[in-house]
Amino acid sequence: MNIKKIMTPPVRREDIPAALASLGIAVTAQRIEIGAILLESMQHLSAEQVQARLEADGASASKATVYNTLGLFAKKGLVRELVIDGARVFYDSNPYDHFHFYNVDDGTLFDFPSSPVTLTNLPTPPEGMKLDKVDVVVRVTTK
Amino acid sequence: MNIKKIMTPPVRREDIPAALASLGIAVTAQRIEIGAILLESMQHLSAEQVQARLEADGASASKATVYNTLGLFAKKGLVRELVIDGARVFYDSNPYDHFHFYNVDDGTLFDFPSSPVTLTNLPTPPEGMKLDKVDVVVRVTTK
DNA sequence: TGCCAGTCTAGACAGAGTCTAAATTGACGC
DNA sequence: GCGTCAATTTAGACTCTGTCTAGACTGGCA
Repeated sequence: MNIKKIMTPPVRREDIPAALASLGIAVTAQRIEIGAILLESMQHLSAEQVQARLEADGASASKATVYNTLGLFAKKGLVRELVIDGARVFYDSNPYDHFHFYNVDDGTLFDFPSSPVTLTNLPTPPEGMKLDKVDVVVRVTTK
Repeated sequence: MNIKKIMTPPVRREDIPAALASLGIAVTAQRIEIGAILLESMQHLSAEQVQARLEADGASASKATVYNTLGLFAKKGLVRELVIDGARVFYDSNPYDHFHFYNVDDGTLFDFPSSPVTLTNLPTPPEGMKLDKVDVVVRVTTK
């Protein structure tokens, strides 16, 4: 398992500990559980959904642990935080650069198809700041 | 005052009632106050900031009225809702299409300079949905 | 003047996320 | 195996933004 190798979901459960370790994340039972849920496929899950999946899997973790773990995973680059609708944060396990559609009417969130969207003439960040990431969200409504 | 004419801040206080009426918004004392604050200049204000400005101006409105009014203004197109950081919603009185920088470290939000950013190859919305709006947020950190 | 729909209000309430202090875990040296 | 120590986890209180409810107020109109 290479350092910094991108983990592309689906990641098998037995590979989760190595995936965490390669990012400098201390391996614990709770982190393996949560990592396994997120990396099972490319998806967008809220903290609440992650906790519900834990219960469904017969595991569990306190609310604080779920939030701390998701925040840690995001900081380490395992998943990305998506702020879409103000009501909750989503965590995205798709490791590739991509943008999102958000259906305002029913709250569903899904990736752009793989068309080569490009942003041109993006201004450089102001003096003293450096680029962190670019979020593009296209809001759609049900016709 | 033309129907649907874009109100470009700064809008003088005495023009606020007409601006509201032209968008089909019933004119009330509270809506004039809140409209005057938002349209005084192109800016991004949270509900909390709007209420603080009301107090500072010697006016006031209940929390419910502030939220209802901002939601109504957004629905009618007078301002735009910006969901940036999950902690609160901002209301933007800049009526032109534009994108944002967000400083993750200190929470400041500011417009792109007027460079001609373009998004190309934007996929068309999935069948049965229609485009509402495109949000581009570039997150930056203090170097 | 009386009516009525629309608006405004205080305050209770809801839900996401954070904080705190104590308990648990597990790696490491002995 | 055993004690120690730092990191992690936990329950639950707490904060904050935003919503809801039920009643009061307002202003246009007959």
